[in-house]
Amino acid sequence: MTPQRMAILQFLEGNIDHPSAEDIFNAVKKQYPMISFATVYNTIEKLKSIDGILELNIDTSRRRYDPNIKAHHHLICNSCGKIVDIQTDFKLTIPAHISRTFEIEGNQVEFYGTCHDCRKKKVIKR
Amino acid sequence: MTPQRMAILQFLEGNIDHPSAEDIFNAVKKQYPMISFATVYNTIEKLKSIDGILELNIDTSRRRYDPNIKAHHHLICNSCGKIVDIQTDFKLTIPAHISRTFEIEGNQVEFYGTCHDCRKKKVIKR
DNA sequence: GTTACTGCAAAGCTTTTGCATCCCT
DNA sequence: AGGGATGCAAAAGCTTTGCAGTAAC
Repeated sequence: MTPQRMAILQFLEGNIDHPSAEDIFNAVKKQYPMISFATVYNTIEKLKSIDGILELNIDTSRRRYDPNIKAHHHLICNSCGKIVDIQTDFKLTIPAHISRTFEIEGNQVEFYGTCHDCRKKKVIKR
Repeated sequence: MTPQRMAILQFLEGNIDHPSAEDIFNAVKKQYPMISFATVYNTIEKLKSIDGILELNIDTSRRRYDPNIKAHHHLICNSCGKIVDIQTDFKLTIPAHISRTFEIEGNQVEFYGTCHDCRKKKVIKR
């Protein structure tokens, strides 16, 4: 456990912004200006391997990370891209002919829509 | 409508493999060896803008495309990465305090598990 | 001639890797 | 000394962009 790792962990702890590697890098850089991406990616890799964070599939342009490792879902705003956690547990059943051949271990749901701020602003959907 | 675009459309038509840009490139290359990525990405962009294909958020390492634009969901094998469509329509309701502020327009579900082939092979989960 | 599309190449962005250095036992 | 982590820089992979040439109208 090094100071850089501590700083990364502190930034991630309780973070609900689904940060990217660059977000982590920039945040830790304030405290440790010499931090390198190698360290960030090394630490991410370590955390993933011990199930300390999840790598999210919700942004095609970059990988995002989530310290909330409990199964949960996301609301994604089509206008501003904001991503909000939703902890509801959905009991989803799939057709029997599929579950016979594909053993389901879990599910993840993304809801797409428009967040409160963007509805007020009437931002045009990109 | 150019020959290259025709070839891309033909490759995508009915394709259930969720190909990446490179997959498209390689497929069309057999018929048009001079095809360039610019053309592939241009065509993808056009198709997206007219809702001819969907860009999928199911692979962190590359963008994948799906000519099936009807709302549908995916089964993803944790062992081999195979992605299978599932057309079931899930009626998901979220807590009222959230739906009051976030206007839901749609949802997409990913199921994670182990496919038939991998269960037979007893492949270790990566 | 104008417009749109192609192919090539370069650039951009994100992620990975090689390596020298440093710190801690 | 040896193992592990760091920082730097280069490389790699995917995507975007600039530009000149070409085809269609």
